[in-house]
Amino acid sequence: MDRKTELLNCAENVARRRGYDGFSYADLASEVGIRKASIHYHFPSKADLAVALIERYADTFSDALAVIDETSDIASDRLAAYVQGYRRALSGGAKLCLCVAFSISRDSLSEEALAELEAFHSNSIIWLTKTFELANKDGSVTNTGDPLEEATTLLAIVVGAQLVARAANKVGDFDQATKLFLSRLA
Amino acid sequence: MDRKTELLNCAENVARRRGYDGFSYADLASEVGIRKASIHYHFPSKADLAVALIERYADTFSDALAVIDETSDIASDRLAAYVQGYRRALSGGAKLCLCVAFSISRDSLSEEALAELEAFHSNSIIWLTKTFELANKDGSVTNTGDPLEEATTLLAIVVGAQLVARAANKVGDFDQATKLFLSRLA
DNA sequence: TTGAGTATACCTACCAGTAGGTAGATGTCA
DNA sequence: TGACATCTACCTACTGGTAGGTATACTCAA
Repeated sequence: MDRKTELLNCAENVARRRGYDGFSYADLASEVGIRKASIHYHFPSKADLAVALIERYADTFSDALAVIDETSDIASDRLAAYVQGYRRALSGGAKLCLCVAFSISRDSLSEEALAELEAFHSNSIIWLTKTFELANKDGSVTNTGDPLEEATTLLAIVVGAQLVARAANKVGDFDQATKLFLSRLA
Repeated sequence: MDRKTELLNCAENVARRRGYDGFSYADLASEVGIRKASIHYHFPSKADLAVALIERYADTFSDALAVIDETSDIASDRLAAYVQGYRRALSGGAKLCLCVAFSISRDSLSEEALAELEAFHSNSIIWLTKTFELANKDGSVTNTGDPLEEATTLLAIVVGAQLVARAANKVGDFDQATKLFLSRLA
């Protein structure tokens, strides 16, 4: 694995545990095994690193959504996979979605990073709305309302469930908070 | 107002905007108008400040729930007031609930602070469960399921809605994410 | 084929600024 | 007089970032 990727992996891991203000170049340096100054070669400033981090995360996320779409044509399967993805990202209560972790540190982020963050959220909403529209047609989700309202509600549920579970360091809290929604899936 | 309260107010404000790792004693000092060292007189360490902050926040919160209970006997009114409380706490997209903001910084918090945080969440769940039990009786909420499941889901919704709205700095995102739930209230 | 030039990826040593925290003097008021 | 609240002045450790240097490798014209 090349050094840049290694640094991104390490930074993503720690950022999702501690947030943007919760890690330093020194942390990354000691973990990756190079000197602090050398990180500046790959990412001139921490702001650059933040942008690279969000960009890569958004790409990976959108790939994952594409895989979900390929795996099943049924809306309920797709939504279950979506919720499952957030559950996996929680890493047993230790990590958050990168964009959730970065949302708190809004004031420390560059304009560019904030734009990426908003793009990430709106892409999620677009995919979810599309999927709830499908649910209205295929009937695989019980009791569906307006697709956009369902989409924004589900995004809030998974994000909130992750946060509550992170606060208590218990995956069970995520499961509890998503149970009611999952019970609506065929 | 006494200095200690003034410091707590200031710290709460900035902590809810930037998180625990996002503010320093120097920030508080310049805002309150005393020297950094003087803050240590009131709160010997930042960990002490964090605990005091959460304690006061939890007390205020539980008072607010008591007021809601006094104001109406109808479950749907109480739940609407609960959601409205989180909306107000959002301060137009600029702030989060203190406990949400602190959840991200879990790793920087003392054991005592973490315990307070968990107590806060479980108190919320207790109140919400009780209120959804009432809803099952008074029929003021449509289509209610298991009270505990409803409670954890609603907590996730308001927390998640706050976070998404904070990420975009738009209150509208909170409204959008809570709309579907609010439409179930009589 | 060789050597000059250049790019990569790192290093040591440093910078100014800030973090949380401490010691001890000073002012103020019951 | 003494408790309280604040101050000045300082500490060590760490922050993101920079300057300048080095070993290794690739490229390309003489």
